[in-house]
Amino acid sequence: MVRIGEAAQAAGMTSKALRFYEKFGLLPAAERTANGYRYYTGETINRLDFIRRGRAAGLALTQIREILILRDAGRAPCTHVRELLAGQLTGLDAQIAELVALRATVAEYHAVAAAADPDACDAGRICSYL
Amino acid sequence: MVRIGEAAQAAGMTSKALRFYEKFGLLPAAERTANGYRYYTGETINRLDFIRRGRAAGLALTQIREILILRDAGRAPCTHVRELLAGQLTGLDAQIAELVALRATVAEYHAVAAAADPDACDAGRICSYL
DNA sequence: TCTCGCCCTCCACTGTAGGGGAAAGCGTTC
DNA sequence: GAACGCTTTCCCCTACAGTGGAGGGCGAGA
Repeated sequence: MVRIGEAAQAAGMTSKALRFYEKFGLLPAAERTANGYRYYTGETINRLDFIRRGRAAGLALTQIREILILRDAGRAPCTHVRELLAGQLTGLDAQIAELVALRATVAEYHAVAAAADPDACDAGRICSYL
Repeated sequence: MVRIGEAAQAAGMTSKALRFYEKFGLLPAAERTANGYRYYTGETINRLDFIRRGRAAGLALTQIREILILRDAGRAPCTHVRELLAGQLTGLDAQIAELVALRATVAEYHAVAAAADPDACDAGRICSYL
């Protein structure tokens, strides 16, 4: 029975984020007190913790939503989560490989630039290092 | 003296991108034929090639613009480029480290999920793997 | 003359995960 | 009764590098 600010703080989020999650479909429409304020129970707090862990694992909100929808439908999301994690690994590996390759390219340019004589700059080109 | 489409194709870009670069300040306002069509000379084509190389090195358009502004002002951008490349390397290393750490986290979750008995799913939690 | 392919400008939109701030209401306290 | 702090809804804005499409014009070939 906590208000939005307390719930947010407990989960290390902002009130804005909680309202956004509700609209996005990660949280059910919150219960309201007589004055219209949202209030949350332990169940929602658990949900917020789950969302935070999912985010920490690099899952997108849409993917977290898929998991929650499965669980809300009474079906164990285990298999789906396993697939998501596997896809996450593949994607991360691809991203890392891309960045490592880019880093090699940039490192090469930088090595050339660092070794070059600053006065030997070819005025006919925009920059000889690139 | 080529039209925008040909210039774009020569540089492996789209006409849309060239207009965008012009508005963004990477290209000077293009010369126009009597009917209002843009036309480009070898100088601009070189500039486009430079932009493409900069992009391939992971530089942002604002950074490429800085280099071009220096060169257009008659000053050799070498030192600035060297600094940009150094910053680029630092940023890439940070990004890679972050992704590698995330990958380790996800790999651990995935290993647990892959080893778990699908029927041993705790219905009281949203997902035991996360 | 009709159509086809380019070209022009201008506006909106893409994806991600919210953030900023306005205008207004509620409850507590001084 | 006035000030505070928290809440509500609503709408716009952010970065990035363009892309998509509407509506209209230019020039060449059949």
